[in-house]
This record gives sequence, C-alpha cells and structure tokens, in this order.
Amino acid sequence: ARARQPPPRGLPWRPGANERGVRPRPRRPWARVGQRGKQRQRRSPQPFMSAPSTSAAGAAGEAHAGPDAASAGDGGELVLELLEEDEDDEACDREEAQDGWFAASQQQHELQSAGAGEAGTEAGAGPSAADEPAWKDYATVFTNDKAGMGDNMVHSKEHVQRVVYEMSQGSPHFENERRKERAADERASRMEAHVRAATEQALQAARRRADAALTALELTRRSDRAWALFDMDQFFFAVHAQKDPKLHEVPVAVGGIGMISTANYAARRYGVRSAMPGFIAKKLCPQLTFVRSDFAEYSRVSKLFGEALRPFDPEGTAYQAGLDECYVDLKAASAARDETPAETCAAARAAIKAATGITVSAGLAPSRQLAKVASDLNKPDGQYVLPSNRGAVVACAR
DNA sequence: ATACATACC
DNA sequence: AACTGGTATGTAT
Repeated sequence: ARARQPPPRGLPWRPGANERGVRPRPRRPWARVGQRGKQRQRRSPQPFMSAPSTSAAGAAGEAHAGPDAASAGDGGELVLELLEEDEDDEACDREEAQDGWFAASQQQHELQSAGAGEAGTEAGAGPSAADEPAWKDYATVFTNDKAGMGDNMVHSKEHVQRVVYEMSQGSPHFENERRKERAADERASRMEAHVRAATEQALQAARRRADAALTALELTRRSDRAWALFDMDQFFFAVHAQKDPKLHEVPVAVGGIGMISTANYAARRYGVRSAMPGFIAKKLCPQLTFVRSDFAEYSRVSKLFGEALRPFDPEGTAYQAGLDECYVDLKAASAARDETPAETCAAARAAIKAATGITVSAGLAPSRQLAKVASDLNKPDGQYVLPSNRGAVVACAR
C-alpha cells in the first residue's frame, strides 16, 4: 500500500491545493452529465500503447470497444453537446457518443445478457478452478489485516469474505467491481503482450533507463530527517467515546447503514471495519450499534491535534493529511530539546493526548512513506522507530 | 489539456 | 434495499 504523497517540504499546506499550491481547474460542466448514478456505461478499456489513433482507431474500436456506437444515434441534446466539443475528430465523436448515459440505458440489456456469457467463460478460463465456491474468488479490502484484527477474532477471515460476497453478490456495486477487475486484468494483459512483442534490444535499453533512474533516485535519498507520522487511534469513534466512554465496551460503528467510516476495536473482532457498508456489518455483528458521524466535531478536535504538534515543528514541516493524520519532521525539535527523535516523538504524542484526550500512534523513519508504514506497527497508542539505515529499512520491508 | 481510473482518509 | 465524499495522483489520449 502506498501512502499518499504529501507536498514537498517547506510548502505550506492548505485545503484544496495540490503540491504546487495550485487549485485544479474545475471540470467542464458537461463532463458531469453522464455520471448520474452508478449505472452509467463506462468507456471501454483503451489499448495500452496503441499505434497512433489515425490508423488504429478502427482496429482498436473493434478489438476493445464492445457494441457498435452507431446504435447511439438518437441521443438528443447531450450528444449534440458532445459532438460540438470534438467536431473535428471522428474517432473521438464515436467514443463520446458511446459514452453517453442514453446509450448506456439502450445497451444495458444487451450487455447484461450478451456480456454475462462472455464474462462467465472468461472467468471460467482463469486460474480459479470451477470447483471452488464463488466467494473464495471475491477478494476485497475487508480481508486485509488491520489494527485490532489479530488474535481474538470472533469470525474467521473466510467467514467475513463469504458474508461480504453473499451480501454484495448481484448488486450494481458488485457488477461494477467485477467490471473494474476485468478492465484491470485486460490492461495487465496488454502490458504483458507489449513486453513480449518487444525486441531484446529494446528491453535492454529499457532496463538501462530504469537502472539509471533508480541510481539517480537513490542519490536523492537523505537520512538527515526524522519524519514522524502521527495517526489518531480510531479517530472518529474516539471523538464520540470521549463523551460516552461506555461506547468502548460494545461493538460500535460510526456511520450508517450505507457506509461505516470507523469501527471500534470491539466491532473489529467481528470483521466490521472502515469503508464497510453498514448492512454488511450488521450481518457480521447483529448487536452492532451505530453512531451518526459529526464532522463539525471531528474538525474541531483535528485542529487541536494540529495545534498540539506546532511546538514540535519549528521549521513548519507539518502536513496534515486528512483529519486524523499529520506528518512532521522532528529533526529540529529533537535537536532543540536535546533528545533523540524517538523521545521527541513520544513527547509529541503525550501532548496530543493532553490536548485532545485521544491516543495517537506514530511511526518514525527517514522518509514520510516509511513513517506511514511504521505507524501501523504498534497501534494503538504506540510508536515504531525505523532507524535511518538501509539494513533496517529492508528488514522492515520483509 | 482533458477525461477517466485509482488510491487514501 | 442498501457500497461515501473530498482530495490527490496516475494513465491514456
């Protein structure tokens, strides 16, 4: 898992700005038109590194584009708008027209009946044997490990996976996940084919370029930083539990029947966790209670969190990533306090606890990405120090 | 530059 | 029955 890449050091963070401090241009209004609901027919996967579109448009369309776009002829105003955008590009016109929601509703039944058979054979041809139950094939984020989901689990991973499958199977969301999975598989196949088609000479040249890039990158590595990632434990839940500590004793999810944003540790034993729809969680844990989210309160506590870190950040390196995470380079503060970075990190965590009443875990490492990884290793209310040398980094990676 | 896909909280 | 919303980056054209 890759950590989100924060902006370069020294740049102030502000909401809505990317790392160059620039707000992204808003999408053109018509770009939203087709996005209503999840039913929208997605554009077919594009070829990986295809030949120039002038010569390849037809072939690519045949190979990848599915049903003929000509059937979208009576699209009405939307198609006119789309055509106006790209009058001069025929291939683009065809695709845009195909992408419209009206075409989707027209083609939906065709796709579902015709595509179902195709998808079926395709899946059957894959490595998963036909004698395996379908749920074993349905890998989701919910079967990954997470803090609080170690030894004393109520349900096995397999049970969770099966329940998630059974509750999702057949829904529009499920079909969408399958579609994305297929698209990703196809993209990987195209890349593999591309590599197979390359000459040995081309491959060697590519390897040399990659090696050179890696070497250049390695030279930029610096070990004079002490990056910490502070991550509040079960943040949303912890905010609620402060007002009502009894909540710790029973399985609680923050969110609703549609979506859960946090689960407390009691709930995680049942496999209930962030990003899980509430109705599936309820199936896994019938006694689960829900607490409605309160973003105004989360923001308030999040500010206290950030302010508590300021004394540990004389150089202004802090980058608050979301409401419950903050990266800080502790180098300057630990020098000023005449401490090891680990000691400064512990002091900062104590300060956060004092300011917010909520425990926080931290990772300490020579880079932000490593700090992020390290912060998961001693959760909750702990910290993990990854020393600033390659041996430790490689050992940790294993 | 634009649209769409993916990732993270 | 029911699977977020906000922000940012990556990929393909």
